[in-house]
Amino acid sequence: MKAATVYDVAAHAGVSIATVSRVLRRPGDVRASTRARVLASVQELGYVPSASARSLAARRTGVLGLFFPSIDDEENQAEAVFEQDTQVQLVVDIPDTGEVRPPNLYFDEVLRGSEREAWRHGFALMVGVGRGSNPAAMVNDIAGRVDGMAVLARSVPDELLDHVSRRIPVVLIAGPRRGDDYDHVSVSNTEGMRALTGHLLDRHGVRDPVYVAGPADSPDDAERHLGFRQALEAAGIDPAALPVLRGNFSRVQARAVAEELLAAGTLPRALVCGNDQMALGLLDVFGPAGVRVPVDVIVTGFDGIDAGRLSTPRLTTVHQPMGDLGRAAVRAMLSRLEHPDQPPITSRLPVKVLLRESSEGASA
Amino acid sequence: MKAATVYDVAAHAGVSIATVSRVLRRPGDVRASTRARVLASVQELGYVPSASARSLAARRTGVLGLFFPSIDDEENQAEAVFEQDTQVQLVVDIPDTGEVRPPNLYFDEVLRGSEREAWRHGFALMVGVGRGSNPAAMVNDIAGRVDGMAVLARSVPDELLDHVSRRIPVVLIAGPRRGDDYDHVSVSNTEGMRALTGHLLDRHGVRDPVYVAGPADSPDDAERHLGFRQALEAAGIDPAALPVLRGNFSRVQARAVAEELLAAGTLPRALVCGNDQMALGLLDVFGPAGVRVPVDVIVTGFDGIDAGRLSTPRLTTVHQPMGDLGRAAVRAMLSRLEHPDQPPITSRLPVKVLLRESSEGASA
DNA sequence: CCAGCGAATGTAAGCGCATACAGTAGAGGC
DNA sequence: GCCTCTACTGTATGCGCTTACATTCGCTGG
Repeated sequence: MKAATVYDVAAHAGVSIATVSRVLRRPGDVRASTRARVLASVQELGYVPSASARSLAARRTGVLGLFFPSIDDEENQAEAVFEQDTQVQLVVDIPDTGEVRPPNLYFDEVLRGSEREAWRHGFALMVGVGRGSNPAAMVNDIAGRVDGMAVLARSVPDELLDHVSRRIPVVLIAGPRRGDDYDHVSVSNTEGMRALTGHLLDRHGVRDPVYVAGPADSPDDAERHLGFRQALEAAGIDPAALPVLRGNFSRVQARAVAEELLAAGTLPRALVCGNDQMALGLLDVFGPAGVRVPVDVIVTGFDGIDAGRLSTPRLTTVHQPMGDLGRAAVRAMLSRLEHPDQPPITSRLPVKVLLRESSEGASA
Repeated sequence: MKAATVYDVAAHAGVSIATVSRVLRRPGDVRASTRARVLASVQELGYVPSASARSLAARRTGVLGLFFPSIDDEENQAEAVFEQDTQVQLVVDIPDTGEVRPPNLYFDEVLRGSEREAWRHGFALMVGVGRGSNPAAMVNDIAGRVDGMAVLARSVPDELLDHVSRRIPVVLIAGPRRGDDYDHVSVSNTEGMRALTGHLLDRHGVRDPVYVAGPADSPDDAERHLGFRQALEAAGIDPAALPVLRGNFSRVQARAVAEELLAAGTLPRALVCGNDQMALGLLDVFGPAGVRVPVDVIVTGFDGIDAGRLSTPRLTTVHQPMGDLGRAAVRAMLSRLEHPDQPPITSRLPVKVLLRESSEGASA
């Protein structure tokens, strides 16, 4: 049972292959009666057009690509076993450390936004998540299949990016600038953090906020840290006079930071974290230790992940419109496809500061 | 600047196109020196092979498809606006109802599992999420692009499924049986619920558990309900003697159910819900109403979603291996591609009963 | 020194479709 | 009754690559 082709349908309907093609692409160009005959044949033969052939002939694939880095530990679960002899297992499930499932929900939302926007414009979406081995093969593979490609952060080395960008337009999502030939989409990291910090200074009278930073090589963290410092300067406070804590964006690492703070015995009025994970890590330690948030110390995050909505107290944070990021990336690709020669565009999406109980309630 | 082709590379390297192709597909067949020359040309010209042409010639695309139904309200956010004039917005975020973002994290996990397994086997993955309008076009489109396709639940009408399955193998994920020609992957709904219910009967001495059912047309719920009844019968209890509550799988609907129960003034010893959402809905009402869980009433769910791990009390539930579902689906497709004529296979993945505080702690 | 052979490379024929261009059949105008 | 114009439909080419087959090259054994 080989798959039916245009030739089969044409023969079955008694027309030429051109007519079959027209019925599918530009139905208006075909007389209604023959159109019906062709469609009947399509139905009867179970014909589904080959996208490969179509793409080749039409010189466009109708697919957009999305490439993510992988941050979780997928490698080690690679060989999970399916062949258990038992269908059900009873487990007394003790509360876990919170680190079990790293919420790269971040990606999920970007993905959903992209997927949606792509189909809305008649494009399919192909996803690749970079694995340890060599992203090169995967990126090349994807690049060969799509009309445009969006790449998250710095998941792809520069020269590889250069290489594929000679074939298709490439859009960078939420990463640092890389050359001036690419389109970028990102969020207002600096402005968001500046607004949040400003709120703490102005409304809560905080004078000694301490920044809990992410990895030194994170451009996102750098931008946020910048916003933090700008707010301080605007309030006449010297940022250099305040300590900075290294948190690495991870929850466990943040717990260690919290322990140290407690050991030192001196808490600042506010701890401003570069992301939500670290803020949650602090809460993990403060709660059991009897440190009251926000009475004894204010804690804030950045990202707006779900867990921050479910924590106790709920986390004040800066919400990034992840879904919109994906959608903006798709729009950027489409725009570039339509106007190949327009100058590179960088779009910054607005963020939203969410004031919740980890900062509010301490003041009047 | 047109994209380079094999011809360009061949000319540049002074070889025939066949040699270029070989260098990329079967490097061992080419002398090392010429291989190096060709690769240099590839690099210099920024050559990325066209997957369309390759797929057409090779008669396989190297892509697997995944089709989801859409359960969330994406339609109305379709026209979200990007052009705000403000980059930051300050919002006092009040605790929400919990219904804001329907956790179709279910899909995300299936997707991640599939994506991972696909690339592991050298296949790319293409995703489609069924939108209101017509899934037909999307499914057909995907079917034309892939070597095999997995479809979630009943997201695709039977005749469309028949149509595309004449071109490529189709695997059904977690849905009801549909004809006997498809491969299926699903989880042990019945066994899981039977085990959980049995635990309540045996360990907690429950004699009158009430089942909170999902939609009447949900095959998943039907299987779970069956497991519930089987456990009762095994314990010598007549299921027909006990009431069943309709919950529709939704959290808000479950809250209404809880209100009614409270109004009636009589609570059973245990409420066994067809999914986690409904169990959480019950908790939403019981907590504020002063009903102690699990002391006054035991509540259990099914699915193992994250929110059940973060609720108070934490939810006893049956955890489905979502990621494994996706991976199993991919394996099924690959297996089918390799052995087109093997009889249809149905694989059931094992589940895990997670005993947490919404059921434990009441007994000894 | 030459036949013979394997390795390396070239030649050429599609893969299934879109589409420019050519052709055909009516319908209307004269 | 003939010509013109429009509306369809058919013919033929090529998209960029894989691959069976033919060819050439460089050696080896006789």
